[in-house]
Amino acid sequence: MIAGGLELVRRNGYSATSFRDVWTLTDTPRGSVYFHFPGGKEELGLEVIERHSKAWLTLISRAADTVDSADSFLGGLVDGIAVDMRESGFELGCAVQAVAVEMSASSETLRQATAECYQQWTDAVAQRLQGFSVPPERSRALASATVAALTGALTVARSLRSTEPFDHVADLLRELARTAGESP
Amino acid sequence: MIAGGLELVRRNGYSATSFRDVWTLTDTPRGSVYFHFPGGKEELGLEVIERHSKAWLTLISRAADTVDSADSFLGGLVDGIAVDMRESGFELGCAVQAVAVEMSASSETLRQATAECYQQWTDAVAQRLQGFSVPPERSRALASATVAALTGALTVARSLRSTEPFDHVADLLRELARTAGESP
DNA sequence: GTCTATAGAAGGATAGAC
DNA sequence: GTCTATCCTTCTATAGAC
Repeated sequence: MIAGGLELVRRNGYSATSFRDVWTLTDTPRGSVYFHFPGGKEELGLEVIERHSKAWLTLISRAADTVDSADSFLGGLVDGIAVDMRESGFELGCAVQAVAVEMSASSETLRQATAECYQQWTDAVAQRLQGFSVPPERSRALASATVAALTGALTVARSLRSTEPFDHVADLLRELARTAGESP
Repeated sequence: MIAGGLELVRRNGYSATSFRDVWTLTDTPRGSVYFHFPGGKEELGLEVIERHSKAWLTLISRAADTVDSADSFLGGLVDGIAVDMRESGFELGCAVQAVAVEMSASSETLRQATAECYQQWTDAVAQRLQGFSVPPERSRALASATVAALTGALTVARSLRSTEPFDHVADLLRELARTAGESP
């Protein structure tokens, strides 16, 4: 049911995703919805976010494990997400982003949950960057920009139905990861 | 009414914004809603997107007009949007993004409308970059990444209630705009 | 152009039996 | 844990008078 909710939120956003849709998609007994999710829709949203967050943390780890330089790491991370996007036919977005965009102003609980995701992703990327000998300050800046560019490219690519934004972001991040950070 | 719709979409997203909310906020006579918007909510969405798009095109023009180098242009553009975000108390997002995230999979009309916005913004930034003597290829890549990073930073900053993502993005874009684009 | 009224569907959530 | 039934609210959209 969380998996079904995740897919629906990624596809249609949080507000447009109803319990009815979820139990229809997943063939879940409808009578037990509020047994499993006493907190209602918000609780489902929290679970969905957490699952998506973990998936991305895995993606980050794998991207770092398979390469041996900072630029390959960032480039590969972006490329990997671009591949997922293309494979889904540009149908699926990011659940954390959907909740952040729709609920940041109306639910403090959900807003904080998305903030924690972004924080965790940024920390994970920064830590890996440091593992590739990128200085701490530089790692922090690069990681923050990477997360922002990644989630932004996701939206634009889906709207454009093209991976072009990912490609440019990947190229430029690679370039940035190859420099120490001093101004020319 | 379009202005009211714009604010609500920026605040709560597209799905969660109802005609009722709009006419309540704007004190619009409710009886004439479908007279002014025969296409229903989708038509309101189109108008909202178009208005937001024009506002950003103006922002891009102003950012370019007030400086004399590519790096100041990109840095100033990002900083300007960060200031808006802070001034709104991190309450208002981007309407085009909201519609893109929520409606790309379910309304081809709205998806295309958002795509046109992103295309126009990218073209505008690229053109200004070329005006600052950045090579065409480089301009295109930088513009695409700028739009993606900008919209992504908007989401993350709002969720985090901090302009830090904007600051990092601005710094790194400035850095990229100062180089011709060859690998070190 | 604006009003009231209302249809018709869908959403969130609860109660109580089993 | 799961069922059915149900309440209340909200939403989009239309009809028809003024």
